[in-house]
Amino acid sequence: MPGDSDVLFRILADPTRRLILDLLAERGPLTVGELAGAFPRLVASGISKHLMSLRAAGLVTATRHGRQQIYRLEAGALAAGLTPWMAKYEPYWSAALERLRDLAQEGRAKGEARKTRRRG
Amino acid sequence: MPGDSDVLFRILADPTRRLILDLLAERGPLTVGELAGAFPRLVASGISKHLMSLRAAGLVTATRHGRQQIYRLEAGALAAGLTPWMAKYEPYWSAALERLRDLAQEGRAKGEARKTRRRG
DNA sequence: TGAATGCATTACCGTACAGTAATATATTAC
DNA sequence: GTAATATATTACTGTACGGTAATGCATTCA
Repeated sequence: MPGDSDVLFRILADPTRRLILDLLAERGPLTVGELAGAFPRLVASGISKHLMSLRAAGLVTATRHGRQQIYRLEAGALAAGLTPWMAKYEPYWSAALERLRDLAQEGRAKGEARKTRRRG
Repeated sequence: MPGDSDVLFRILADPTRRLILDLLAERGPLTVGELAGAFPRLVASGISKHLMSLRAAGLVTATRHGRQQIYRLEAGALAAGLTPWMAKYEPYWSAALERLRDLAQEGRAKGEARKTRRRG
């Protein structure tokens, strides 16, 4: 298994794809059009292609609603894919993991204030 | 800040570089030659190039010892770079983080058995 | 001193891949 | 029915980047 998380890291390497995941994380499920709207400098079909690869990797799932497709973050898959890799370094950064909890607290507070989740 | 962790993820995208980090994590500091030895199918200068970019990203540091250069993992930088990104998803996977602790326990136990750390 | 070792640097090449444009397919509106 | 919308798919292109080979530069050994 010399390269188990290869796919995941290749996917995460692209800034556009990471931003797509971010958007789905903070705004909740979105349509392709809504996502494409967040990338004015990119053509819609490009976003669609990214969504395809994200879907293939299991990081997002889609459900049809009429003629639009609603994409939803699968954070579980993200975590599950990253965890084994992270585990190899955990001995070194257990301190940082605690910092993560704090950061997450902040982030959650901030997000709670806006309350922008849609289509919960 | 639309792409703060860009560099880090680009670095981590390459399997060879990830394996270099793995080796430094589990074996401790290593020379270029020792690292290159772990990649029989690659030419030494290629490894050197990877080490340069890892160094530029702050993920490893090097100290001269005679005519060889000893590379050491900077796990702090790795954690520090990854944490802000992870924090955005923490709300979704706090469960997985606990699994991480368990995995780390196993991993530590296994590593402890071999006790292969060098140049501590 | 010269030869050899260890690593870095440069130039070059091949390819994977992000982005675009054009076309296709399905769904809603008219 | 036709037109328009929303997404997917395909073919194409440019380029960034991993890999190699060759060269350079210290450092150690003879």
